[in-house]
Amino acid sequence: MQGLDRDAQSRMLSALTYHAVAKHELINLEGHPVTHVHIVVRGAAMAWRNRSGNHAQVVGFLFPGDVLGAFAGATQQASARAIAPGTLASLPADRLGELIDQYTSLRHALYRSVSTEFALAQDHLMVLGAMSAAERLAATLLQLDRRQQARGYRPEVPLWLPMRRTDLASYLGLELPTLSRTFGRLRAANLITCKSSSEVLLRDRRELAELAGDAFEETARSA
Amino acid sequence: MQGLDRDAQSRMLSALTYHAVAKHELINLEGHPVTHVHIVVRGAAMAWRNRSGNHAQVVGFLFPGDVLGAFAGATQQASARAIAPGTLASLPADRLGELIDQYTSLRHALYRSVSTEFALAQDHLMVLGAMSAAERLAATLLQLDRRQQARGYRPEVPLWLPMRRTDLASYLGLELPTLSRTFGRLRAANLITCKSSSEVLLRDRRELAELAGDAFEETARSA
DNA sequence: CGCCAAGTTGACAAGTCTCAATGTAAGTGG
DNA sequence: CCACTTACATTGAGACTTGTCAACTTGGCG
Repeated sequence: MQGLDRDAQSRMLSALTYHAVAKHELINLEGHPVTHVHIVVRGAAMAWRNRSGNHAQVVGFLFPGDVLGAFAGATQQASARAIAPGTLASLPADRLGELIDQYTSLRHALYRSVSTEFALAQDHLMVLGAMSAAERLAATLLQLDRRQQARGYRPEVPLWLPMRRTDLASYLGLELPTLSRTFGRLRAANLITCKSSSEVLLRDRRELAELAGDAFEETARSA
Repeated sequence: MQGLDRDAQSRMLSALTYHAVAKHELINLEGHPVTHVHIVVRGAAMAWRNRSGNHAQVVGFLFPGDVLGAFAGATQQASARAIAPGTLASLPADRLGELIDQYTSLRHALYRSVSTEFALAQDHLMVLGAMSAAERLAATLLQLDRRQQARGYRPEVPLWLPMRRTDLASYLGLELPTLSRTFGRLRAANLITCKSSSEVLLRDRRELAELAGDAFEETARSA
């Protein structure tokens, strides 16, 4: 989090506890009370919500720097689990509340984080509401790529997709076979190259963006 | 907004300016700087985002009590316009910032409002990501109905749908003819009665909820 | 090396979209 | 106040994307 003054930052850092999470380890459970707020430090996580029956809908992926449960209210809005081995920094929810009331700068930093997350959710509403399979995949690959670069990776580095295809499919509102075929089509069109199922090279961002309908052309946002 | 102490409330009320909006009047324009935060007092509004071309995706409907642009960041995330004649209460964004820094109770009230809005967006992600046309309509009618009752209307009062069918279709990620047919099916199944295109009576909420997959039954769930 | 989970590919059915015509309510001017 | 005009909603027929079910292939991990 940028923009914190020295005092707020040190107070927050001293309140954080770090711990490792294993690849499929559960972090949050939907409906349970929010005891801690987590920040992904290393690795990656996914958030999902359950529907009656055994249906689940993936609502987001989290990478280093992303905050989990910052504005869930009293109970968890979604379940979450690690999709790669990693590290979390955790903060008791009530402790965060105190710090927020105390430090304006922390409040503003958190506000920016919330705004960004909300913008992501709205972007995703557009993906799910008005796009074909190929458009959804292209738009989402670009979105994840942009976030990866925002974390300091160079454009040449292949995009890291730690989630299973099933989960990516759910996130895109598609069935697994459809997603698989769509990957195949993008590969055939030479827009991407799959080094492995979790590493994809974006060969032509321009054309991907065009395919995605330029929906997020410069959603890169100042935050 | 509930939970405000007397002082914060009076300070906020004195900073509000009220003004009327006509039926299709534009309130916000996507990408423009956020100068004011608006609260719907009377009437209704919708929020949408543009994609390249002339495609637009409706991302939400707002009714009395709902807040517009409270956490948009520096620029508007979405455009908004009135879908019924009404009244807005407006507050300069920087003035809101001052009040927030000053009053803990206002901060908490706004935090609740943001949490609620985010929960709505995530509910809608489930609608768009994993539901058939009938499920989408049933779930959304129930959602709007619940919000209407939360505004103090009795269950016998027909559900008010001030938006055009086109906009509701966009919100549901469907095309207009599909939505129309789906309305027809729910009508044929005696789940709803359309008094007019903007007034719908929910005849069997139980069965509608079942059709919707109980997605939002009580938001409280057992593990 | 072999097993099991994960991903790919194929054939077919189903739901939704598209295009187009018809019907209906709302707004406007004579 | 009525006829006209426009905007909005419903309905119909056919094409196409996606979902479904199933077989098959790949790859990670013991």
